[in-house]
Amino acid sequence: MTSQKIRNMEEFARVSGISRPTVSKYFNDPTSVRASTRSRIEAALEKHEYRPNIYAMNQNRKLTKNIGIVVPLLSDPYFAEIARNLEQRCLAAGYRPTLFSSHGNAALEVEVLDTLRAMKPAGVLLAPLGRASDDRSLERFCDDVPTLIFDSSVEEIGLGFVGSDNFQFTSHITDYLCRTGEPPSFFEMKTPANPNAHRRRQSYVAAMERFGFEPEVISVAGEGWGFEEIGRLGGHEAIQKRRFSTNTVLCSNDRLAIGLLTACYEQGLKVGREEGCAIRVAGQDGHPHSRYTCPPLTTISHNYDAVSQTAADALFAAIEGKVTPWKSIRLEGRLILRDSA
Amino acid sequence: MTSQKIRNMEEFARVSGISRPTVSKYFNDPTSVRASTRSRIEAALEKHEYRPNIYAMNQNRKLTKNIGIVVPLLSDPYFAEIARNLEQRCLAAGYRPTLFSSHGNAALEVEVLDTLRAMKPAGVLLAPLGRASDDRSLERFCDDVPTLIFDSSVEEIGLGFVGSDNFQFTSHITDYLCRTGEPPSFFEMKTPANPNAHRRRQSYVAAMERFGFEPEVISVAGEGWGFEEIGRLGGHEAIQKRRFSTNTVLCSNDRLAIGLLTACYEQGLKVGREEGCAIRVAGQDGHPHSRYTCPPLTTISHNYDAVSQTAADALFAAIEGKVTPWKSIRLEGRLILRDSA
DNA sequence: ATAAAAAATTTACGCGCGTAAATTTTGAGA
DNA sequence: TCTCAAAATTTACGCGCGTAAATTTTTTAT
Repeated sequence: MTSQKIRNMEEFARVSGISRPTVSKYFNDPTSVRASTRSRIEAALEKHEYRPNIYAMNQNRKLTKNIGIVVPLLSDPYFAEIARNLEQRCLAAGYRPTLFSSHGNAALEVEVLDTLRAMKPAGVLLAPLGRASDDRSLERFCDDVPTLIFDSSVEEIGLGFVGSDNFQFTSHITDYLCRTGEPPSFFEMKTPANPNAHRRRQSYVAAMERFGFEPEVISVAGEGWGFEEIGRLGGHEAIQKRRFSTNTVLCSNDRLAIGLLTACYEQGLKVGREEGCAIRVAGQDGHPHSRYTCPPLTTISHNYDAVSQTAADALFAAIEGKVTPWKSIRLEGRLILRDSA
Repeated sequence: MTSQKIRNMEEFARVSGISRPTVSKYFNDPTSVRASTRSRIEAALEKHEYRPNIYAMNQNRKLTKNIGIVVPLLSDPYFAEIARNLEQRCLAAGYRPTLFSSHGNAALEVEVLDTLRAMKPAGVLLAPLGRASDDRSLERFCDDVPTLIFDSSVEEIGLGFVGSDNFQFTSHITDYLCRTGEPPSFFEMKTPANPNAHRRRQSYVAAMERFGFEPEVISVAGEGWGFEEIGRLGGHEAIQKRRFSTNTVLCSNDRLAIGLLTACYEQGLKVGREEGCAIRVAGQDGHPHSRYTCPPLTTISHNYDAVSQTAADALFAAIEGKVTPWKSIRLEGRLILRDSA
């Protein structure tokens, strides 16, 4: 503040009484210079508020400090929440996160990857679109950039995979539903966006068979990422055609369940596990909104913190040179009992 | 694809048979070179897939093609949706948008602004946190970077303001409620996050007085951005203490309304405008989720497309040199009639 | 105290591109 | 065909910083 603006690192080095290469070292890693030097630089930093030019920095560095975070759909609060979580962890670890959304569009996902490649990021945390993804593009991208896949796995691509254990999810909540009432039907999309849905269906079928019940899968039509509307329309049809064979429905995910709740409301079906309720509805994901549906939605929740921490740590480790073989980590979910089931 | 990788613009210029300065001009603005030259460059681009180094580009340019988009809370689907909209428009106009969220935290907002400043963006679309914002920081930022404020206004800062007409919003929906049933109470946060809430309260009071009704404002406690929970807790209290003097409640925003709906459910109050309903609840914003509440929420919706288009166009115009005096544009909302009121 | 190791400095070069000035080429109209 | 403006080229420099190598200074260990 005291003197005029600092134009570049040369000038800043002069006013701080340190040579420019050492100042450069400091900005790349403050701990790489002697403590006394560090405090002198930081003192100068207080007085002159200089910040290195990020473009000049990244131009010559083989590896930037950038980390890309890519999710399929940022307007889905589930992804927004996990993206926020990841972003904070990157910041805390000294990286510069940049957020991208594929907006449910495969062409956009490829564009995002192209943009990302041009940024020469140190690493990328990528939640792929899933079924719609251009797998070849993903694969080539992972060859060029250290990439950790999360949420939805795509073969053995990138550094590894971190996500939730969908088998455990569905198995656990199916168990709960079977023990506390009529066995559930399974409500899902016919052409789900990502492979997690398949795992959940399989797990449902297996769990039902363990109990000696007949699995009943209701697959509703609908393309794209408007899950609530797909659930609502499919719910209307399923209710009218009496396709739920019991009074209990387990949805493949919470957004679908939210749509189904709306359909139930519109059909005059009272949802819940109390006396006088016509139907029990449960979801899966622990969607941020699930607490506020009417009735509040019983669901099995991702362990947001653990997933994002595991994913971020795995990427940081890889960036910092720890080579580990490709690995898939799947974390368990927690059952959240509410009034809907 | 035919030959080996192109390392820089020099090499690319050579293989395309054009001089490097001309190629450079092309990348800055394809229309600035002769059509025949352009097609020769683009032909070479097909065969060699070269992309200029963004860091080297931006280092020397006084103005980058970057545009920053800042919202207070990306996990709120309302902001996610408007951010997505703005992002697409920037892309379509040839800019490189980057998304930031303040995560409801004033310190983070300042950090975001700092990061943004280092990016030397051509312009910024900023939705401030509102009350919590460090106004001095915002002001200094607007002095340095062409910034258009949207959603929530902060004095006469930046290039201008684009948002919704909160007076019209509340006036319109209050009119509707008064004409179709008992006059509404107004349900709001005691210390709202942004100034829009104050305008809405004022507009409610004015509309009620026009009708000759006694305004009744219920201000509930609660800090932060967890509006649903604040609405739910405040709703419980208001219901128990019988603070709603009529059977109709207008909420300051949809997220608050969603929480109130949950409270009503939990209290056994049937919400709706039909026979046998105990209470009517309406929101404001046209939140993406409002269609799927139970009952679906009557609300007045932002004109998302128009707001984002107006905001983006205003920024682009300013970037391209059109100087206009500071201006505030407020767009009208559209009433969405659903079952809740 | 001295030797050895660690850290900082000096010097120097290059990254990939923007951009200005002077020159040459191109293309459209007369 | 000639004229002349527009476009492309040549040449040259600089942006702000990373980084390597050789040297000097400081710190740590003996």
